[in-house]
Amino acid sequence: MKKNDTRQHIITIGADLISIHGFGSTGLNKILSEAQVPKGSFYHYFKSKNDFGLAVIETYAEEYEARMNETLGNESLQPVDRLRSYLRCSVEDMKSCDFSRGCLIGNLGQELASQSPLFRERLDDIFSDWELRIAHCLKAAQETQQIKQDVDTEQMGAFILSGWQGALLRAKVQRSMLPLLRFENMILKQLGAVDQ
Amino acid sequence: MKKNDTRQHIITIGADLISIHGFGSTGLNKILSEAQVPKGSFYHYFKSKNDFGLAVIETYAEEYEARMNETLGNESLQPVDRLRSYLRCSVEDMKSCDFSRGCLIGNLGQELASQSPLFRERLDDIFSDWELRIAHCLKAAQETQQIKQDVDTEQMGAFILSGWQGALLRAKVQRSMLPLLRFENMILKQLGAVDQ
DNA sequence: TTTAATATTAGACCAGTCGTCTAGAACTTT
DNA sequence: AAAGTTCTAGACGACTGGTCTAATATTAAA
Repeated sequence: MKKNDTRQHIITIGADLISIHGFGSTGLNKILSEAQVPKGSFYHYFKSKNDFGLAVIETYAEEYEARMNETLGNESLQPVDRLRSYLRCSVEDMKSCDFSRGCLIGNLGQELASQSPLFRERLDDIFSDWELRIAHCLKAAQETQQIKQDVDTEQMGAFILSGWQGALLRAKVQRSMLPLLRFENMILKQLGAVDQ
Repeated sequence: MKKNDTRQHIITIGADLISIHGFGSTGLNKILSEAQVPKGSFYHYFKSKNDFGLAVIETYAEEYEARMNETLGNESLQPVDRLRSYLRCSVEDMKSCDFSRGCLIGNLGQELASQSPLFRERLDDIFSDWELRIAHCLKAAQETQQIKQDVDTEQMGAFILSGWQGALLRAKVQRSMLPLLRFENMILKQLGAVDQ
């Protein structure tokens, strides 16, 4: 499919630039010249820049879901190790992009939540889904007695998600992995998951 | 001083618009028309838009420091209540702006950390300062036996700061106070500060 | 093969960006 | 009243932004 090739190519390059510079500050020209796609084509594949932005989010969410399945959903690991591997995965990302990207959903949430209800609602749904996935992993950890029984897994899932977003921000501003490692330690301690 | 009046007025209006729309997406024209200040004046008071941005940060940091002194540093309250009043203060802000603003330093950190070392370093310093202030309050709480003795106050101070930033983001995207209230509950529980 | 329909591209278009610059107005100070 | 400084006015340039129409390339049908 040539069509989807070009479309997907624009999305891939666009997601990269948007992750770094934000949605508003990433011009179509920059994306298209980088992708080597003529400007006229853009409006063949997307209704508008906003429409394109939503497509970028969709693609990112799908890829992220796949990664969550490989980590948080990896049944060959103990539940707590699933959580650990999920967090470590983000840490590796941060390292490999030299603190320039962070989490696309978080970045766009900050930038667009108050500017576009459409974006806000979609991003909110994605966050909610992530919270549930973390909560689900915590539930499993509770069932195997890996963590304390008095933890409210739903609340804690949401707490971990938002806390992690904050830690990513702090790490970016500090250009240091410390906030991420600290977060992992604090959370595991709070869960009562002792290192073995 | 007329000079400082106009300058400060531009900063006030600018801070407001930047909080909502971000630095890159806030045009000088928009700021100046809103502030009813002619463009010519702007470059009398500021070297460039970046220079202006740093001035906005400076002003915000000063005001925020004052607020921290009134809450986290309020010696007429018990240490844990100082922390509580600090968090509640942010919650009120979020309510009163209808989730449109959040924390200017956090917002700019997300947007500018990877784009300008100058901004990044200044924002990092401000965050570090805030972490210390929280840690200091925790230390006081420990000395009055209000919270557990085994809490590493410095680590916890940093953890609370970044977690709170994440909770602000989550609240904004969700248009709900829940993430903020949840964060408060979770932290107080973790500190071992029981409600009385 | 010629025609019709679709998929893709080229680039004009205008509104908006930041920042510059020349004038002149409005204060101060002498 | 004069001189000097501070501040304002807003046109302007060079550029970038997203969008759209008109033309081209490609495919399918007749």
